[in-house]
Parts: sequence; C-alpha cells; structure tokens
Amino acid sequence: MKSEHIPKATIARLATYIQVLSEFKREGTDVVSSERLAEACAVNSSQIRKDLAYFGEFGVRGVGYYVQDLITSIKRSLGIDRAWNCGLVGVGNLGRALLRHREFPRKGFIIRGAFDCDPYKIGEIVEGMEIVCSRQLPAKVKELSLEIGIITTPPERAQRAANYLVGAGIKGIINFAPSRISVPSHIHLEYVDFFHHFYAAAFHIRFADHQE
Amino acid sequence: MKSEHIPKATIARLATYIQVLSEFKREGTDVVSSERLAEACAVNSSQIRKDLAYFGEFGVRGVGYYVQDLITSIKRSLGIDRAWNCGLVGVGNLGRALLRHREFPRKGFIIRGAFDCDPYKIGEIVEGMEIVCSRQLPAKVKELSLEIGIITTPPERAQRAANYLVGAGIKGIINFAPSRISVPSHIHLEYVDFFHHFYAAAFHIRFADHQE
DNA sequence: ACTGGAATGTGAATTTTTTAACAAAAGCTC
DNA sequence: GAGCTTTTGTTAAAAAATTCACATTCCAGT
Ligand SMILES: NC(=O)c1ccc[n+]([C@@H]2O[C@H](COP(=O)([O-])OP(=O)(O)OC[C@H]3O[C@@H](n4cnc5c(N)ncnc54)[C@H](O)[C@@H]3O)[C@@H](O)[C@H]2O)c1
Ligand SMILES: NC(=O)c1ccc[n+]([C@@H]2O[C@H](COP(=O)([O-])OP(=O)(O)OC[C@H]3O[C@@H](n4cnc5c(N)ncnc54)[C@H](O)[C@@H]3O)[C@@H](O)[C@H]2O)c1
Repeated sequence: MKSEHIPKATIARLATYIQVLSEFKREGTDVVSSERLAEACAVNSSQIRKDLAYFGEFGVRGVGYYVQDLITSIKRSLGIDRAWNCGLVGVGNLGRALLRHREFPRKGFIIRGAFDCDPYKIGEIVEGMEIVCSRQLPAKVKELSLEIGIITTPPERAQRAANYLVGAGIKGIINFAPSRISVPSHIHLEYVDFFHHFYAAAFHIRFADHQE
Repeated sequence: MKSEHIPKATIARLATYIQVLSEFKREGTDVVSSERLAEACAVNSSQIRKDLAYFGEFGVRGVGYYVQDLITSIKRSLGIDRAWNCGLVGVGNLGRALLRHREFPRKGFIIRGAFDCDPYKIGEIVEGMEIVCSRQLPAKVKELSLEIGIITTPPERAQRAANYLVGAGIKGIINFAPSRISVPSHIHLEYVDFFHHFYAAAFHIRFADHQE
C-alpha cells in the first residue's frame, strides 16, 4: 500500500509490536501470525495488518511473519534502523535516570550531550558523560551532530531550553516538562506526560467502568 | 450531557487543559474562552467544549470559563479531587526519580510505599521513605490503603510485581517497564512508554511530513 | 427592561480510525 | 501439480472521534 499520512496511534502501536516481537524472538519463536501477535498486544488482528500495510508488505500468505524480519522491517519503516544522537537539557532527577538508562543506546538513541545551567552540576560526570553549560549548546549540537533534544528542566525553563535547542539547529524535541512550548513548525515536538496515565487510572478506578 | 463512554484521548486532553489552566491562573487570568484555551493547547475549540460536555456544563455563555472553577470541575470529573495512595515497586534509577518528584504529592498521588527485592536496597531511606522488601507488599498495601501500584522493575520482573500487587488488593497499575503484563479485568492497567515518543520523533524527522 | 455582542452547549456533518470480510497467494499433502 | 489449508493484503462497512454551525443563553450598557 505505502500511504501518505500515518496515524499517530499507528506509530505508538508499532512500538508495542517491536516490544512484543522482541519477546517472541527471545523465546525462540521464528514465525507469528497477525492473530497471535494481536493477542499478545491486545489489539485486533486486522489492525496489525493495516498498520503494517502503511509501510509495505512484510508477511507471507498462509504462513505469517518472520519475527526477525518483521522487527527489521518495522525499524526501517520508523527510521530507527540507525542511531540518533540526542542532547539532554536539565540534569536533575529525571535527566539522570534517562542518562543512566541502558535501553536508550540499545534502542539507537544515544545521549551524547548533557546540559545544565547550575554551576554546581557543570563538570560533574554522569554515566561517563560530563555535564556541560547550557551556553555551549550551539557549539556542541554542531560538534556532536545532535538531532534530537530532550528537555528535562523545570517547566518554567522548558521554553528557554527549547529556544536554545532550536537556535542550535536541532530537528526534534521531546519535552518531559509539564508545560506547553512553541517551536517553529519544521521542528518535531513530542510531549511526554506521565500524569495523564495517573489521571486515567484514578478516573477508571473511581468511576469504575468495568466494561472494557 | 454527562455521557457513558469517555474516549481515552479525552482524558489525556483534560490533563493538558489542567496544565494550561494552571498556567493561566498563575498569570492572573480569571476567565478564558474555549477559543483561547484551545489555542494554548493546540486543539480545536469545539473539541474542548465537547470534552467538557462529557462531564457537565462548566461554562457561562457569552463569558467563557472561570479558570479556577474549571480546574476544580475537571479535577472532580477525573476523580482527582482527593489524594490517592500509591505503592512503587522497583527502586532503581527511574523509581528514585519518581519518589523524589515533588509534583506527585502536589497532584494528589502520594507514594506511601517503596518496595524492592534487592537486599542491599531494603532499609535504605529515599526521600524520607524506607525501602521495604517486596514480600511485605500484601501487608503494607492493607496497612497503608494503597490503591495504585507503580511498576518500575526491569521488564522481566514486571509480571511478578503485578501479581504481587494484584494479590495484595491493589486497584490499578501503572507499568513503566517495557513489557506487556496480564492482570484480572477488574484491575485498571496503564502502560507508560517513553520510547514511542522517540520513535515518533525519529520517524517524523526522517520522513519529514512537514504538513501537520 | 431591552438590545447587541459574545461564547457556550449540542445536534448534524465530516473525517478518521477500527473492524469485518474475503479474494489472492503461499505452502503442504498426496 | 491439483486440491486443501492457512493467513496475508485490501476493499468495504461500521464505529468512533473530530469539526462545523448555530440556536441558546448570558452579560453589559443604555
Ligand atoms: N522526576 C520525575 O519523576 C518527573 C516525572 C515527570 C515529569 N518530570 C518533569 O521533568 C522535569 C525535570 O524533573 P526533575 O525531577 O528532574 O527536576 P530537577 O529539579 O531535579 O531537575 C531540573 C534540572 O534542570 C536544570 N535546569 C534548570 N533550568 C535550566 C536551563 N535553563 N538550562 C539547563 N538546565 C536547567 C536544573 O539545574 C536541574 O538540574 C520537570 O519539569 C518535571 O516536572 C519529572
Ligand atoms: N531509567 C529510565 O530512564 C527508564 C526509562 C523508561 C523506562 N524505564 C523502565 O523502567 C524500569 C526501571 O528502570 P531503571 O532504570 O530504574 O532500572 P534499575 O535496574 O535501575 O531498577 C530496577 C529496580 O527494580 C528492582 N527489582 C527487580 N526485580 C524486582 C522485584 N521482583 N520486586 C521488586 N523490585 C525489583 C531492582 O532491585 C532495581 O532496584 C525498567 O523496566 C526500564 O526499562 C526506565
């Protein structure tokens, strides 16, 4: 099929598929049907086939999908068949957790620069990386070819951090701070908000719709 | 209106509305129109009115919404007009960041229990809280009236952690580990997955659809 | 009290997403 | 290599979510 517009929900599901497929692979399963994958991901099987159809034809009729091949194909489809250099702004509690997280490099997102404005933190080494002054952002973005900026500053500083990143020539921003920020339209912006999951949990527990 | 089924997306947006409304409040704005709120949240204004209509009528025609009142109304609608006791399982990098995060208690999610299975961690004090052995989970869930479980163990341990939590009588689970888990249908389960945001960023940067 | 202006709440129209259904294709058996 | 079984890719149908459009309601000013 190979289509133009891809739903946001599809991207989120593809991430799940990769996760579950990786588990299948670890268990030694070589081939899965959309039916079986769907069950493990708690979605409908045509949903899976449709999601994949946006990007190409990856299965074999009458057989299913070869697990390793499908992982590779999805990764290529998403553009994560290569490494992405990331810069993290705001080395506090959350920033440190991200810096220390082994899964980032393993998944191809390599945090190459860590920036903070606090003079007590500058120069400190976290997970083998020296914390650098935010003012050096423009220089470092170029030097290290950083493409994705991660914002983990307090919310009131997020806009400033974004401005620095945009000015330095970053291509996408992932904002963990709970504040809306504005960036030029050619910069891709993602908000990460844990709290809505907590809200959703509270809501469903409180007003229990035990129907799903 | 007051409707039955509420879209997941609506819940996520309500979280955004609260965020933006809180900013308005801080700036001293008393009244907003759906138009102005929509602009700040980057959504359509009827979207906002429709989202709110699921829960009741909170505005004044010809005027707009009183900021503080609306915050209160949304919070009541979501069931976050009271505190929720949470228990966190797996006090590693991410678990610590969450424990130290001041925003949780401020938003009404109070982490009252921290559990780990590592004997070197048990007994340690983090943010004024003693890390307790996972085996004590059932006892503590009752003692502290924990309702929401937060899983921040490694992925291969997430199912076990969930089993403990469910057995102990928890009502909802928020899983930060990248693995699918199964729980009885009366337990509300939320997955938090940062990576799909990174995937989305990579995808959009790589195959730039500058049309959004 | 009456009028004009403004912005909500909501039914209808539109768009998007999900699910169902099935023809086409691949492998397996005999 | 024909027929049977299986499961994909895709088209059509259904469902859900979003946006439009406007009658309704409220406030302010006169
Ligand atoms: N900690 C969590 O678990 C958690 C969870 C969800 C969201 N968040 C959000 O993530 C952000 C960070 O949280 P945290 O707990 O790590 O906070 P933190 O206060 O521990 O860390 C913030 C860091 O940002 C640095 N900083 C401030 N302004 C800066 C600037 N202009 N340039 C560069 N660095 C700057 C500070 O020096 C500090 O090191 C916050 O917005 C928070 O709301 C945190
Ligand atoms: N660190 C991050 O930034 C980050 C980001 C996204 C997702 N995650 C996910 O969150 C989880 C935790 O990440 P982390 O970096 O904190 O890992 P970590 O290894 O630092 O921490 C895991 C903790 O869980 C404890 N644990 C293991 N099994 C347990 C059990 N059965 N009961 C109780 N405790 C147990 C371990 O002792 C350890 O303290 C992982 O699944 C990770 O993939 C982490």
